[in-house]
Amino acid sequence: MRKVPRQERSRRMVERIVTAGREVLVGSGYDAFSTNRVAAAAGISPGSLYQYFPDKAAVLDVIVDRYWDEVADRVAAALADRVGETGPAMVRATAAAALAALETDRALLRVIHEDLPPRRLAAQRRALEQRVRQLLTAVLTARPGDPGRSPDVQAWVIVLAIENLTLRWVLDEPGADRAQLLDEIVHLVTGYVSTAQLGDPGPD
Amino acid sequence: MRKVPRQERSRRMVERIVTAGREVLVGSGYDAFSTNRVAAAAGISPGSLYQYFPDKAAVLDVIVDRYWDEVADRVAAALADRVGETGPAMVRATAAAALAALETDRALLRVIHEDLPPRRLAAQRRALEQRVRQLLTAVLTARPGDPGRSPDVQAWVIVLAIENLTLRWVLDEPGADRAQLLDEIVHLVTGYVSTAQLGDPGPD
DNA sequence: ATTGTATGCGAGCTATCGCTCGCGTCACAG
DNA sequence: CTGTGACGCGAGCGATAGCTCGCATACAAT
Repeated sequence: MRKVPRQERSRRMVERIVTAGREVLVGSGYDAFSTNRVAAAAGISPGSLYQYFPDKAAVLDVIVDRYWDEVADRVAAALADRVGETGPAMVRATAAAALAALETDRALLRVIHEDLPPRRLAAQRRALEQRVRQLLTAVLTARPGDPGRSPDVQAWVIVLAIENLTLRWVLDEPGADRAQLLDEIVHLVTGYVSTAQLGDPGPD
Repeated sequence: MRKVPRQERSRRMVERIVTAGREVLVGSGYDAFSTNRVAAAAGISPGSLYQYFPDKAAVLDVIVDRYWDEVADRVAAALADRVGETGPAMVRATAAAALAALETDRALLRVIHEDLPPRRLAAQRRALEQRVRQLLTAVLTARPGDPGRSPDVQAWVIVLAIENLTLRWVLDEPGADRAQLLDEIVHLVTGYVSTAQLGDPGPD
């Protein structure tokens, strides 16, 4: 922020800019996200925009950060609430929370994940992954597991799998309903952490 | 292509443009990927570039398409070669092929996946996913499985999981070596397809 | 050799876009 | 009421980048 909005009027304007920016982004894509366009959509002048935002990227940052912070908080909270319950319950609740969080603004999620250069979200994605991974590593370490396998790596695998499955499901609306997806995710994770030594293909 | 290069000289130039484009992309990032810059790097003039490419995007398309087509072919070939072997062997071989393919040009992969808007690769990713998914669905359908679960959905889950795990591993060099990763992927998939009804957490 | 065509050049046109700056307006303090 | 700073405006600057066009050169066919 270049200047702190002191009066109520200017604070409302900052909000209008952010809202208009989101509308332009969702309605017309990232290519249309020019400062002039956003200002026009907000019903203000380009000059006014630059009184409170140092540059175009700052506006985008606010939009993306707000969205992703909410997603991250909801997912992390859901997981933290369920630590101590059984593995499947934890997994299901967390995946369900991720789905719900990602679905709250599908259109914005789509633009962010399909139009924007991934760098924009990379840091925040990593941060969320790490938050979840740390909790999960602790849970995995506490349970008796195959001593030859690293809980850190397992947590990394599980977090990435769930993240990408939920993300793609929300964006692509594939041939599986929500309950089915959650079932499969639970299967995936429980099957994974309970498999014996390699070379045991199970009931194959 | 705006014009077909007939003489040897011009065909070499087109190659030089593509090569230079890749160098600019890898060496200086997508922001630096301007037509003038690419032309300069190729030692030709901007006008010459536009004799064979309709626009800037076309140059980028050739670069990206070539890279991804090679990746896709290698992965699909590895999988096709192993259809008929046991599940774990198939999974391991395919994942290993994916790793090897993605690693052949890590720098380009990084730019493509971190700098470029994901739309650029989306269609081709989907195409590869579908190729692999179809083969996998057939394999899953042939084996005796839980009748309540859909092979299509299972294949979708497995393909996405492997794709994203290998991709992220190549890009992030996380705390697991190659063999470990392959072991975990095999665990993940074999555990997944062999889990019984939901609510059976296995040897928990 | 000559002629038609493919090739290649590079200055520069055009359009866009991020951003600024000088000026008018409004709100609040004294 | 009045003055001072916060607020807001919008034309337009400067830079960039995609792309073109008229011309010179190299090649190939006759």
